[in-house]
Amino acid sequence: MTEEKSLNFIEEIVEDDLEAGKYKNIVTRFPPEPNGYLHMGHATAICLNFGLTKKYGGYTNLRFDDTNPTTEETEYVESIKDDVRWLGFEWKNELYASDYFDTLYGYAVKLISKGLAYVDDSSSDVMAKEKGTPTEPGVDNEFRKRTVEENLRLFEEMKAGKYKDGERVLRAKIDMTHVNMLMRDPIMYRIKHAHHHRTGDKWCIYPLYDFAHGQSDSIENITHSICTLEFIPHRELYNWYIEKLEIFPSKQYEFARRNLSFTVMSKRKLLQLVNEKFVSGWDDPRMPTISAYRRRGYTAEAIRDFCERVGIAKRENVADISLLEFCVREHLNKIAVRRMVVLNPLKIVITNYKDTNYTNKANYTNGENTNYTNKKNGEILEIEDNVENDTLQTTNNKIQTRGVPFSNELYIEREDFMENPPKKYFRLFPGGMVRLKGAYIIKCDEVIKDAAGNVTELHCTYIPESHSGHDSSGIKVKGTIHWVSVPHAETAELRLYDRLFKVEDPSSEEGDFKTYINPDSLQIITAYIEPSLKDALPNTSYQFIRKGYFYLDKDSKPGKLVFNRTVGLRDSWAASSK
RNA sequence: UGUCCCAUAGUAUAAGGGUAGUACAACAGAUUUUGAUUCUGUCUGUCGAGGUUCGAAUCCUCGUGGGACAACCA
Repeated sequence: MTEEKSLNFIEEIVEDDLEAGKYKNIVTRFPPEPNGYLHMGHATAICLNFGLTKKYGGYTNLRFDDTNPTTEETEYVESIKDDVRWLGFEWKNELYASDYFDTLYGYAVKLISKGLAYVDDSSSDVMAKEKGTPTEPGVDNEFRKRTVEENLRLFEEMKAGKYKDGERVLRAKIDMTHVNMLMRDPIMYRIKHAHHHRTGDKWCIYPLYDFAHGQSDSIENITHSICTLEFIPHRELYNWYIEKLEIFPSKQYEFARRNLSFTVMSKRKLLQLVNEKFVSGWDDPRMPTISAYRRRGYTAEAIRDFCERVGIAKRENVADISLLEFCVREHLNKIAVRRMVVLNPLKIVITNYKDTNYTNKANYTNGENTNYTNKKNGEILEIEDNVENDTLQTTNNKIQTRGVPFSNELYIEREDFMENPPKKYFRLFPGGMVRLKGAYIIKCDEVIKDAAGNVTELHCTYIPESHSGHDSSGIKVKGTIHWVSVPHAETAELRLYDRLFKVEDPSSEEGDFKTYINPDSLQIITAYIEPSLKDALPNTSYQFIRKGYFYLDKDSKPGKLVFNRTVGLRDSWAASSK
């Protein structure tokens, strides 16, 4: 049982630190900025940060990086909390960078006092010029020479609201010629007379990311501060502040952000899709956000499994969306309730089916004894549910069944009939036989067409001895198709989703990423559902047999059911016949 | 013409000087009252050139390719 699961590079760092006795327990944090909804990229970071402390002991804080009052909103805070909880993780402390504004202010005063920070009156244009470029060094300006006393007074006045937005900033005094541009006297505080979602109007100066993030990590004794690759150049500054402030030395480690094929994964771009109405909102089921996946019927297990399987590294990447789909199918196959639904109906009449009495009085709804079907023609068939799912089986270890009404008029899937079938087609065709799932074998005798030559109806005969479960007919058929009894059918709206973009990596294509949006990413149809689905439950995954996994949408109302297709089934026939 | 990061099958990720492995995808077959599931098999890979070494995906050098860095964003 010594299954050596290989570690990712961050786990290796953690194990080394633990082994060296550097820490007793590790502390991580998940630090979203509340300016958008969480997406699959965040899910990776969440699984990493929370997964690490779960595995190695310690805890993870949820910390909102709310240092920019003009873009951040409480709505986002709530959605982020929902998403993290739904993914199955618990944070130790709910914290905000804004909780530390007083401490941060004190830190700034300390740096000023040490001669390591100064107030600069330059305009942003001038500052940008003085900063140089990646290949040319920057130059000092006159304000850099200000005395500690003057800096202290000016910074105090900035805080007191004496100056307008943009009039002055506080900068660290490091080195204007440093090769790392972030070390060329980075701005620590800017003036923004803006209302903050938590501190209200208490402050008119706000720290920037670099003068908030590392310090917040340090205040919380974060041992491993994990972020994405683009923060690599920030690490030097991160360490500089910690060193000069003489505070707890949190360490920053960087991994490559997770991208997904056929979608975009930046909050800026996702916000555009929302604002410009390409989607109905952040949780439109076509979005790669966690709330969208939840609404669509993905499970937290599947998403965690996906994050686990792709792993993490420092190489830029685009993970294959089909792996995510594999993960969700794998989970749903085990838990989803099986039902029959016809998406695109073709009516068939079973000409020799005369039974007008019930041979079986079992009810077919979810436990309620209803006489709903008793007024109609047919019989009730017991059809087994999900054979994969232990919890759906009864105590006698028998597979749970449900009653499904059968009659002489049925809907089958239009694509399950072909007048001129190709070679290995084993569904219905003129003179051909097929099994109706859980019912009888039927034979197609006659094809009825309208004036235009379209097939409108099929006349079939059934084999009475072929009753599912006790078939004595001796007939073997290759195909089994699903069906719904016409007089008993109910209807529901089905929302079928396809990938949001036509290309694998929209961000790397020429021009505006929005030109690659797939115009057919949403298809809405009305389907015929077996009657038990009238009582479909929310938060429950259904497999519409042979058609895919479906999940009740939040737009669903009693009498007006709306299902999202979570993901289709693998379809090797469709794949091979193309 | 700077500094930093990265480079393993189509994709993602292992192998930490000693047989290049796993998953997804693709393909082929078996089973199947879901053309699903399950099972079996096949295919494809170390960016290049040098060097160190008995031995290099791994260490070194130089290339090549990709990415990051000049927001009072995070």
